[in-house]
Amino acid sequence: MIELRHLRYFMMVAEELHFGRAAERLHMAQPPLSQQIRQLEAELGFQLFYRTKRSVVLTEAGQIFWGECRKIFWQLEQAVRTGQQVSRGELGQLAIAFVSSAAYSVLPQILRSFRSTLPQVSLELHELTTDQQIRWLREGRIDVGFVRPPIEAEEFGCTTIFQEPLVVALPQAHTLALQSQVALCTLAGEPFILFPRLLAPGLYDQIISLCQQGGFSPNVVQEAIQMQTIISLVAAEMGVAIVPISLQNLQRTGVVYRPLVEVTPRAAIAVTWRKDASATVQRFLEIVQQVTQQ
Amino acid sequence: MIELRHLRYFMMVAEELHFGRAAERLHMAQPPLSQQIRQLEAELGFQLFYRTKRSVVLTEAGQIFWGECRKIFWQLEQAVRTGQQVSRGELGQLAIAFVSSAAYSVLPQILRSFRSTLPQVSLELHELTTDQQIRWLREGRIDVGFVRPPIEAEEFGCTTIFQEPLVVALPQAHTLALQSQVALCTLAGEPFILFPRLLAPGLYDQIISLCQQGGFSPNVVQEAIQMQTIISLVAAEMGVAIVPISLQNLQRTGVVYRPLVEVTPRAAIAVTWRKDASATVQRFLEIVQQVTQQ
DNA sequence: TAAAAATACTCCATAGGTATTTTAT
DNA sequence: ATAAAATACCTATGGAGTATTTTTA
Repeated sequence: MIELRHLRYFMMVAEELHFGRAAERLHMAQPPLSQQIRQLEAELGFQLFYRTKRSVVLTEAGQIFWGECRKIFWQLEQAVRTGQQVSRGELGQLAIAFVSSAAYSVLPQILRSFRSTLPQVSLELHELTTDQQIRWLREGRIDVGFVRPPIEAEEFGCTTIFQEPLVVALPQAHTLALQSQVALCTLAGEPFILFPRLLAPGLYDQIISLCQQGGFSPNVVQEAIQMQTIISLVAAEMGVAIVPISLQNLQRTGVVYRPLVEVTPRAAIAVTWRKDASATVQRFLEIVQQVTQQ
Repeated sequence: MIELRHLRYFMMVAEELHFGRAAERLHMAQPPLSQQIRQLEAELGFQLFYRTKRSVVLTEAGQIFWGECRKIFWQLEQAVRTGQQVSRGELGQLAIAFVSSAAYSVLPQILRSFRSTLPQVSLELHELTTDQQIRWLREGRIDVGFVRPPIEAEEFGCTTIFQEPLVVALPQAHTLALQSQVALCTLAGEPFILFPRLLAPGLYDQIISLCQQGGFSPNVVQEAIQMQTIISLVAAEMGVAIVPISLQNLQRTGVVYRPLVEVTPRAAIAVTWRKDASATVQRFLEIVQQVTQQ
């Protein structure tokens, strides 16, 4: 059975064209080297060297075999190298999902940082709602998700990475837009645009209780799934909305953002991941940690 | 040190995902297999399998490494296969030289036969005179030569493979062209076209002694190195020439070939080769033998 | 409790060492 | 005469076997 040992010895003899010197460089005696080469030749079924007692020359077949052996050792190095890279999470792919609002806050910076430290990991991005993300994580379709907590599923790891105040999004023409701050109670009669509770129960409940704190229940005239849509509906003067402040990054003409006079609860974003996470996921989480700690 | 044994074992375990069954298929006991895999993992610096007592699964790095290993074994097979082909002379290159007249007799058939039996040998062809061929053989620039014997060099193998009668090449308009056979003595006064003696002393001397047998010394008016040139000069009515009969295959308008009344010596062609000939040369010589024996 | 991998040890095949011979220059 | 590979024989490492333990589903 051919072993790499045989090929290593052959390469050395082919390089030195002298069994004695080759043996020396291999830190072994000459007779076992001769023996191993003979064994290799027997296994191959052809001569590698023309041996006259005074000189050793590669046969034509030996020359060709030498070239092929170089390729083998190169392949082996490649195999070890890529294996190690994958094991360290430096090479591979990562499927990430995020709620639409995350795209306007922490996500860009995280992705930038990840791409620059682990450029050999290919990313796959999906904009999904929190509950969709939980399903996709369970099905193994994504590795990490950026969600609106809380997450009820115990099977996944989860950490809050970002919190931000809520603001009011108003049509530019709205009378309240003239004020630099808006008091909650002044929104009492306004038509509200909101997302279905199912999409982000935590944030939904925060907004509802905030309104209650202002002494009213919001008059929801329209539901929309994506944040962009909510802002567009505000621009179209369908109503007002209470949204996380990072939505200001989505600059939409016809919409202005105004802080509330009252102290608001803070809308959170969290990372979730499968607990049997790959090394790549670990590395990603480290970078998330690092970016969000600044 | 990683050996192919480790990779073979790894491949089998990766295929079976079960140390017991893998060991069975490898005709060995389970503990040494586990040991070798652990040893491989230690050498590589990363885990290949997630092992829970009840199930064995490849890690991501293991999956990548598996693919790389397949390439390595494919490369190894390739190395052995091509090495064997070269050793049998089925793969490689061959530089062949020939005197111009050989191109009109045996050579085409030999090359056709060789190309069809050993299609993986690439050929390099050179039209050279006999003495040039000897020099090129000595310098290692060609492997085989088709020459006009005799060859004085003892260092090369040489066999006559083909013999043919001589004929007279005449301008079509020549009065002798009216006869179906030409008697030697009728050529006595004719201007002769011949090659320099150095190019093929054997054939040269045969032609000269043939003329002497006819009772005259040829009146050489023009020398030419290549057979095509000699025939062209005959066509141009510069003179007549005595040439091997295979030159008839070079159909040239304005030239006719006529047999001699007298029995002529036979012009020979021989193969020569370096005695330290490669397997490819051996295979070539076998085919030459085979073709010329029919 | 049963199935499967890991551990502990034992053994022997063979890789490698030493001494010597052969052979070509 | 000498350098270098082959041969003969010996040694000992480590790969493989057997018995047992550990672990988890």
